[in-house]
Amino acid sequence: MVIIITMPRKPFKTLEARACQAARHSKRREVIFEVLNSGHSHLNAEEVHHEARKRLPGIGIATVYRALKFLCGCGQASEFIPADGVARYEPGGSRAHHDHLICTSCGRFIEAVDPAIERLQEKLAARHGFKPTRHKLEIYGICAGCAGK
Amino acid sequence: MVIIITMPRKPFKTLEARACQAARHSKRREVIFEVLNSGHSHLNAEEVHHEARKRLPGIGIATVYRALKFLCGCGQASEFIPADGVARYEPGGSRAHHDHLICTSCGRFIEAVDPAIERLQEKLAARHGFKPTRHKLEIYGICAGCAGK
DNA sequence: GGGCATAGTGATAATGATTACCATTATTAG
DNA sequence: CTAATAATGGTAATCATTATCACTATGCCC
Repeated sequence: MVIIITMPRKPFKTLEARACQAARHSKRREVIFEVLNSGHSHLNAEEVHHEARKRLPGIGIATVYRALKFLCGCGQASEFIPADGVARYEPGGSRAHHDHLICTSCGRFIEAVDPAIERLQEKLAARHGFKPTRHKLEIYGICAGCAGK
Repeated sequence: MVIIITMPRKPFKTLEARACQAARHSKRREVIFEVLNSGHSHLNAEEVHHEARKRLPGIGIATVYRALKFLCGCGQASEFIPADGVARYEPGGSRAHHDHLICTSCGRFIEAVDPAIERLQEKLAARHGFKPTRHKLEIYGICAGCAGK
């Protein structure tokens, strides 16, 4: 639950720290961070903007995009792009990796991880002489709630 | 190697046949089909347009988009959207499903399938009461060729 | 072979998400 | 407090894709 919205004033040691090069504290960035961490996850930029305006009415959409990008660079948020091509954001960095089950009926996102799948993916990559850095698994279908109807 | 570019004149029995409702033969659609099946795969719409123009100089980008959509509806092509959000196309329908290893250095796409992963994905979905219809697995990293350099 | 209904096409305007630009505002080291 | 400059808001620009519309091509009918 650490918020990094202020700059490390000294030279950066790691790429990640460099990506996080914020020079000044900013109320808007803080609010956008709070929105991402306020429960309803998987918001797109427009939805984040809508929520953020409840707290800071004047905040602009450009600032939302900038802040989201910045937070992703910091490892404080992560972005993923489902089949409709519109980016969605969730709190936490790639360390909190998980896959998505996406209901094509109600649009709900279910998060899931299967260590066995992760391991097999590593092996699959290795068989092709491929060094994986990240991956994306999305399963589209009908969730339990929608199937019951 | 069957080309469906002419309409089934009678009422359609299946959803798939309906999606394939082409009323007339069209040279452009045929050419676009040929481009998709001509070796270099994973082209985006613009690249397909570029190739198609070599064979039919006057062909427009709108027609390319229309034909690609149509071929996908027929099961003669399939679309997937990598992390940059720009759709790419390959011949064949979802029956020829496979996953992608995408090199972030040279942009190459390697196709792969691992039945074990597929099975585990089914189980993962089932554990969440989820009825999967399709899925997408993309592994980003460095391919063997680029790692060697 | 010619006519006709209409599917297909090309040019381009429209769209929607995202980014770039720029004048203004806010932050903070000194 | 002040200067230097990062952050912001509004909006124009961008880019892939879709919609529109006038025109062309296809193929069933005679």
